[in-house]
Amino acid sequence: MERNTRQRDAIRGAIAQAARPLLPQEVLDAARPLAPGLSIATVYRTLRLLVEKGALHLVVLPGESGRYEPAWDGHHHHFKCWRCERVFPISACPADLASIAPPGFSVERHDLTLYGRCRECGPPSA
Amino acid sequence: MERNTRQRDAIRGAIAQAARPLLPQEVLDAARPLAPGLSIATVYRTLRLLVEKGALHLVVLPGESGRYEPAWDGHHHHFKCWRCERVFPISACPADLASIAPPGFSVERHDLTLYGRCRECGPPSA
DNA sequence: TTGTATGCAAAGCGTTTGCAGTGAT
DNA sequence: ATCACTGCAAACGCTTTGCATACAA
Repeated sequence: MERNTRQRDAIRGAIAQAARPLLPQEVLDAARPLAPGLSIATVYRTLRLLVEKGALHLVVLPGESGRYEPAWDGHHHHFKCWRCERVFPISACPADLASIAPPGFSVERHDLTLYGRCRECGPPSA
Repeated sequence: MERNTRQRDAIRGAIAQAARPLLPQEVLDAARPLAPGLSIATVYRTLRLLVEKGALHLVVLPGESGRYEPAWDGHHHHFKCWRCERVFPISACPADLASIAPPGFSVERHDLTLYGRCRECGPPSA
């Protein structure tokens, strides 16, 4: 059975309060004040546990380490702004993705990331 | 100045003849028959060189090592089979991706990866 | 001849794991 | 009193790098 510890509370809290997906090291930095002595090993173990439990969602952008965010948002995609580097959630989802796979291929899941300029950063330097 | 070697020919050839993006280790396995003694270090050095030259494209999936494919294939997406772990190119591309971004967001590029079962591996535990 | 490219082995780096001690139940 | 959780450090897998040699130019 699963136990409640100071370390896990700190890790959950750090991610819940973050405004963006966090890297393991960032989770450690944010959680340590609440759990002195917290080790990176425990962070990794806990992150994996929470992802398996479905409490966290793993977000990975090409060429970067995985980041962790609360799973409360359900299925969504991400938009990364090239200027401000922020990552935004996109709730919409293309409907016919399965149809672009070759015949005989069964599609069960998909990852989609859009890149461009967010509203605040405006259109690309015309 | 850049030199032509047996090792580089073998590496270029292995990727050119592959029908899918290859992992560094797969490149090594495919190139070794043409370049006996080829080392993984040389594979990595050459792959990086070719990407910087623009001759190769780097394909990165969440949580996995980078794969390499010829750069002349043009825009396409990828399908990863959960059973055989291979990654296949998909030439088709959803047309209306830009429209799912929130108003004010300009979409310039996108990455899409489908996950499921390839034709050879058949449908999920039927 | 010149100096790039190579193979080998060691070093890096982020992540995982073995183990004995800690602490939640 | 259990036994899951933890910290530490070692192990791990992938990638990079240092160095002396090999070889394209």
